[in-house]
Amino acid sequence: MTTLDHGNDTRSRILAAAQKLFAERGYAATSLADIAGAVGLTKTAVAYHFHPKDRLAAELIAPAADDLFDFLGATFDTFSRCLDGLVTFCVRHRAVVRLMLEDIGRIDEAPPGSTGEAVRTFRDEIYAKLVGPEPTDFTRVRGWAALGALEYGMVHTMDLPEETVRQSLLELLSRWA
Amino acid sequence: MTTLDHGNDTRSRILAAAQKLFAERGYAATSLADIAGAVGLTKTAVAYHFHPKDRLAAELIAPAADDLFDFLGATFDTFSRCLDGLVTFCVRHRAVVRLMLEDIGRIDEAPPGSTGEAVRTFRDEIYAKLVGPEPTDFTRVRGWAALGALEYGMVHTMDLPEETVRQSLLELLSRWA
DNA sequence: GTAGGTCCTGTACGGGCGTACAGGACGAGG
DNA sequence: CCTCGTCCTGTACGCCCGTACAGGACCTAC
Repeated sequence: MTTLDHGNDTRSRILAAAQKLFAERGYAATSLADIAGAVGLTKTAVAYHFHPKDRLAAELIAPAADDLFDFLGATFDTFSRCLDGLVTFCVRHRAVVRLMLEDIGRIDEAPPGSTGEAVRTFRDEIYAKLVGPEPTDFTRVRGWAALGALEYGMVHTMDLPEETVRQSLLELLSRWA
Repeated sequence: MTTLDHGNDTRSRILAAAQKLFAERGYAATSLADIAGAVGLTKTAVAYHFHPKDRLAAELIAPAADDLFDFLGATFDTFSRCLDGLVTFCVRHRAVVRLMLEDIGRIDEAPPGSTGEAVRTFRDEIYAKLVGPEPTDFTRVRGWAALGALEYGMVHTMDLPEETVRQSLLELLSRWA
């Protein structure tokens, strides 16, 4: 499920608006007032449902956490298989992938459980998985370039079908194996 | 010349510190106080030399502007030739490429001349050049992915030699032609 | 000596941010 | 009827941001 459960209750509407704005501008650049304005409420109302602000991001990321741990826990024998898993994971949760790739490291507090603590610097974990245990100069560049290609490729093609983006990115990145 | 003229005067030291911090955290996420602290001054001193804050980014970007217009003005017959020019341009100015790819669109005012006005949304111009006049779904994804690969590949490999990064990215992106 | 320019500090202001708190509207349950 | 919990508003607070302004230290030129 790539989009949110669009319930009509206020909580869901806030989540949907926040997901959209976070993907467009990033977490730090989106204020509670922005989100509130998009839903037609005051920022205090948003703060009432999600307090503190971190919980918004945490709740958005939560459904992706399980898939993330599956990916991080798995071992891949080749670079291309690792890419396959990564692309599938990212595309499935592309609406929040920017949150995880860029902004998550600066979120101060973790969600109630311990999940958030582990997710904290997970971009670097993904990177470490991409470059493997003994990185060379080339594989370092390749690892970061792959992450950048994923983020930009996702964020700026939200209007395209999920499967189209997935196949395109898989096709492109597989040429880097 | 990829790094700044490291003169010992205060202006140059501020510029060097700002360049480093902007590349690491981005323009908006770097305050005048951060820069001042890195140089050992007060934020008012920084504001004295560069006023308003935009001028800092403008002055950093200025030397790259000429190369940028050369690239934007040129016409390339193939995708791979376009990539070649783009990679060369980006690597040469990799210290400020993040400024131009991410933050420039949100800088409120332009530098005194008209250059800043033209540079404003130049990321989209580069993108338009990459995908050409009649983009397909695949070339759209490819264009954005290429930009993301460039930015991440540059920003996170600042410690590697310029030529190494250039050759690696060129090698990688040429496989997408 | 003194006037003027450069460079920098200290202080203060307005604005946006996330947050805290009191209170009102509303419906459900005793 | 009264109470309680839910949902939301209005107001206010402290923080950090970029900026404005007055003044001090220092060097140069006349």
